[in-house]
Amino acid sequence: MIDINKQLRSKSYSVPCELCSVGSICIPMLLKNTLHTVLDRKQSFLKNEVIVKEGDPFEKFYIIHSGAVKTYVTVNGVEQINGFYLPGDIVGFDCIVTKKHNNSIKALSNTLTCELKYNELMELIVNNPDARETIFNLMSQDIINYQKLVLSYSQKNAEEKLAAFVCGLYTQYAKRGHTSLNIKLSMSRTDIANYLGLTIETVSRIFSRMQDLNILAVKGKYISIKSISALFDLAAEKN
Amino acid sequence: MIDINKQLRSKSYSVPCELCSVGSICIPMLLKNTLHTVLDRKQSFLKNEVIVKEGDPFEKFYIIHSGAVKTYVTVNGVEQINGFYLPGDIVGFDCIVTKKHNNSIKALSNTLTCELKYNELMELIVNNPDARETIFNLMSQDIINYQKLVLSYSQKNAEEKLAAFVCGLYTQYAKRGHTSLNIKLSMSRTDIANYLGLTIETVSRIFSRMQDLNILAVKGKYISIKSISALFDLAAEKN
DNA sequence: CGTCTACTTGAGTGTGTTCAATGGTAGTGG
DNA sequence: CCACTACCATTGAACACACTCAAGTAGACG
Repeated sequence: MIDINKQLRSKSYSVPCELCSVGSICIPMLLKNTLHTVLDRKQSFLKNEVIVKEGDPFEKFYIIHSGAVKTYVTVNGVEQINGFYLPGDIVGFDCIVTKKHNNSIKALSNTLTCELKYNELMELIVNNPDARETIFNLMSQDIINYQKLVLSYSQKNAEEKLAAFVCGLYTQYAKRGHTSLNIKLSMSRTDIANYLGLTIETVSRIFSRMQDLNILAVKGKYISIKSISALFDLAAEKN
Repeated sequence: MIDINKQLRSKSYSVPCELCSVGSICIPMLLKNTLHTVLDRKQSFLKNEVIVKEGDPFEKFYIIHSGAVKTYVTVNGVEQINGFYLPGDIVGFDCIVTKKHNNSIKALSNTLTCELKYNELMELIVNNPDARETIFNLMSQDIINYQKLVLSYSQKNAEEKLAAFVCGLYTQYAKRGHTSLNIKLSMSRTDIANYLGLTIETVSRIFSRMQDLNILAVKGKYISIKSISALFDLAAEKN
């Protein structure tokens, strides 16, 4: 039996509404008091809880308020991680066309989500140009992020991939207002390796090497960026 | 001086309107005779012609009618290919949020495009639920394709990547009604290698190996699939 | 027919993997 | 509080796949 109170005690970053992905549609709508039909605020999930199973019918977009989730597919019983989502991120644009979830979603830590009901949202955007523009922009940005990720995968070696991964985490938190050089990894080394297409040993070795080079200090799930410029240099594309 | 007539002589697949990505909005609109404000039909480009330069202002989506294009970014003078687009494909959803082109677009062979004006399209979808749904579905599908590509990159070895690439070409043509096992590669080995994150030598060697295994017959730009099932097996995710 | 470019093939090297052993840490129960 | 267990992470040694460098071949075009 899991002790819910104990699990929820661990603190994690949360994103204020102004810095959330859907902020620009969420806040004005909220003021007009019409969003309650569209948005379920602050649903909570425990660490390791499966929020959505691959194949489930698609009903809502999930916006991460605090905590973190991973999305993954299972092929021949093996998990293949598609992405990590941090506070302010929104999950589910791939589901519009399929009407079902293409990936499972699992909480990496205790997580609060705000959930946008798809059908109600689609009705909303008919008469709301701001909401419509926001959704198009979010989807378009999603596509850009994937394009960059594909390039990242196809052009980078292991060290560059991992550096880019850490830079991405830093940038993601920075965008949402947390500019600390100390980052807590919500995911395991196994998850990172899986996501980056490396082995856990390689991830471990590269973290050690970066520590030797005084770029990072690594202690379990906690990493501290010692030289942000060197880290970004490592992550950059090959010339 | 390029001999236009000669260049245009080479034949290539074209997609009938019913099988085009935007068919469901294009055809009915065309019947109601309102699409002429949105769609420029059959613009032609020569092989190697740059259709769009990275950074150009975003005005139109490009739908490939016949021929093929590649999209790429240039980093430190080096081209990094983002994707290949074949008849029926649509290019440009990443540009909605940036309002400019994030990638250059270049014709790989003589190419005809139908071009959808963005501003006019956005006005159209306000009052046209079918068009709106089509655009959302296309963008959502784009995201799914990128998700699969990312998995493909992170989980596959060189042989599996190339097999998946050829399967992708076959599937793409099949979806548009061309089920031939003979495929003409519009792109060079260099382009394929760049796109898959491999070297040209590795691509060449793997094509040779697949030929030895009687999976493909390779002759320059022409490949003939000898065993579609073996090819799909090779392309499959690792177990 | 010669030139230029694209592709293929070979030999040696290196990065990241595999296999294996060890070291840490968190959770559980005495 | 400490011991025990289980899981996760680190490190080492040997191997393999893909890369680099280099030479040779085929095809396109003037």
